[in-house]
Amino acid sequence: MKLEELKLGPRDEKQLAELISRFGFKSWPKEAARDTAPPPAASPLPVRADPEERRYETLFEEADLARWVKDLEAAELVAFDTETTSLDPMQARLVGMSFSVLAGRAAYLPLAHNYAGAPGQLGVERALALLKPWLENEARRKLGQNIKYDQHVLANHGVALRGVAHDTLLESYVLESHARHDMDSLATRHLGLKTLTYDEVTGTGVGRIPFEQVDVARAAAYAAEDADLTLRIHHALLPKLEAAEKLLYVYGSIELPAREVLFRMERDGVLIDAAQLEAMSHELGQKMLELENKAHKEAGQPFNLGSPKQIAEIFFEKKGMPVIKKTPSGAPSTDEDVLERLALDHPLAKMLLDYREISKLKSTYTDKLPKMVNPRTGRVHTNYGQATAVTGRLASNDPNLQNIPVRTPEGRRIREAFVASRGNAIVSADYSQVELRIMAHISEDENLLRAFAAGEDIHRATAAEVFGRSLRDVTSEERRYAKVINFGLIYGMSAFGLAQQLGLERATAQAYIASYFTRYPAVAKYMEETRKTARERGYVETVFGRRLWLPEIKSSNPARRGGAERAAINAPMQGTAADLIKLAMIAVRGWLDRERLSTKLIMQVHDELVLEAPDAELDRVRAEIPELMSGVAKLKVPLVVDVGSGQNWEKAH
DNA sequence: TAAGTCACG
DNA sequence: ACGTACGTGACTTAT
Repeated sequence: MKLEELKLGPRDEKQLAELISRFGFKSWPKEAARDTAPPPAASPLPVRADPEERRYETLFEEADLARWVKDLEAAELVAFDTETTSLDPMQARLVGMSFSVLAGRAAYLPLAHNYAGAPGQLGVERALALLKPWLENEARRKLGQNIKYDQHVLANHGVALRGVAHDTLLESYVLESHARHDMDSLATRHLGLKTLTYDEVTGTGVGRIPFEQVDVARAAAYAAEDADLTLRIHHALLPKLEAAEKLLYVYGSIELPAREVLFRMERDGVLIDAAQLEAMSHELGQKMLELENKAHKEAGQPFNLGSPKQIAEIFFEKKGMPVIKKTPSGAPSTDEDVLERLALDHPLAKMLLDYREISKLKSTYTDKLPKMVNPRTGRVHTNYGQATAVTGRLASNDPNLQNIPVRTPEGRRIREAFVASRGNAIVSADYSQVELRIMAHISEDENLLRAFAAGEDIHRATAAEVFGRSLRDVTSEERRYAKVINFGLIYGMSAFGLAQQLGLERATAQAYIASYFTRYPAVAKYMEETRKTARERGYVETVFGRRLWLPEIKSSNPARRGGAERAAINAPMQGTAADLIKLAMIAVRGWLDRERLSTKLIMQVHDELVLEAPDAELDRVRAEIPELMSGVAKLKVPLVVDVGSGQNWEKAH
């Protein structure tokens, strides 16, 4: 599959038909499904009449595997799963593999089970030698449940998995992003079957054993079932996607190709200057000790500065500071907002604020990141969760590279440790004000569209409208207020929330909101329409048709219902932005491949792409990436992209 | 394991 | 009268 062929609009039927034939989709509905549509017809692919009838084999001999390889080569689509030594995709080694070509029929290939009395097995090397031609053949279509993981495992053994046609994780995510997507949940929801779970096979907690110590017969029952059920779940889910044109687009033209891009980003990793971070850790540790001593002295007693409970005792009981707000459980809050207010009168609160900032940086970043460097590659490899965020965004974990500090000077020193390798530069390209632009596009508010078309500073423009000034008369404080209002709009704010954020009377905040909606009436209409749509259909959509379900939109609990309404307002904007940057990643990766460039995509931070470019490619990359990112969709507003480069991530901003 | 807090967009 | 800005992941403390 060539990535560049997947840049199509959701309603380009001819190209969509082409796409469908490439993915081998079986049918194409005349109309997109409505939410009231009946459940889709049964899968056209073969499913055994009796779902309980299963024929699972365990492959011990080379002849057994050779017979299966023949079937794999001949099959239209093969469900495939790996069993491994670790959940860390970059560390995991193969213990076994399973395959299914037909619902109810599957094989487990034990390779490296290692316990007293374990049966003889083929071994990883011999098995991969036999399987490699199939695994690496783009034309042999494979299916998995979170197959990005299996692709890493195979890559750890020098095998380049090709021909990934489907992933049940992504199918489920596109259909119901809010639901669980683990195998057990999918089997229960879509097949009405109870599965053997990983925990049941390996145990939990201290009793957990590594998969290589799991009895082969038991492992076979588990692993073969996984492959079997993956295929059956696919047969259940793909028709549902095919019945809704836009969902099929999101799945086939956004999520599946993005999956491959994410694999490469994770694999390539990012270079950090571990020594620099370690030196910083030492420095921060010294500062923490100093602040701790100062705070203990000020408090008149030692206490654990990391314990909100102990802080509350000192602050609110011993010192009699006012309780400004409470946590959800009713305890007095000591969060940043509270400490900032208390700091006006109490030096101890300021000390704690300083301590919190430093300890956060140390414990989460400067201590941890150096330990996350992969010894083989010398780089840090995050894992991007592609089915985690309900809105369509990615999530980054182990380590999270999407929350690296940037807002404070001390924090930005951590960004300086994200560096380019010798002869390369870091390039950062981010969408400017993308969610507000999407709000303008969806609401079609003339005033907002005009401001973006004119290239105005959007917060300044908002301030001019809300406060009745000319653009040049807007004060910096008015602009700051307008910026808060703009963020609030994206989050579905209330007058109460705005007042709290700006430290105003609620009535004043309400007046600002009223003024905003007078000047941008189509935005007000959009907000109301979105609430209505959410109530009527139970979901909202992004510009590309990604669906976000809101199970609590009709809740009788006003707090829950209100939360669902705010999520409904936010989701089209956050989700469309997520769609756009995924399309951009696909476009960028396609361009780099076509042009045979060595530049790597190394990070995605929601509205920003970070690349590592050889010096010889830097000029081309700096020129082309913004064009590619801007060009992924033609909205009613320009998509502006800012680009920068430098020796480290901080300098590239 | 839950709660509280805080890093990011 | 009530609760009150969207979406994440990770760390520490306390149970």
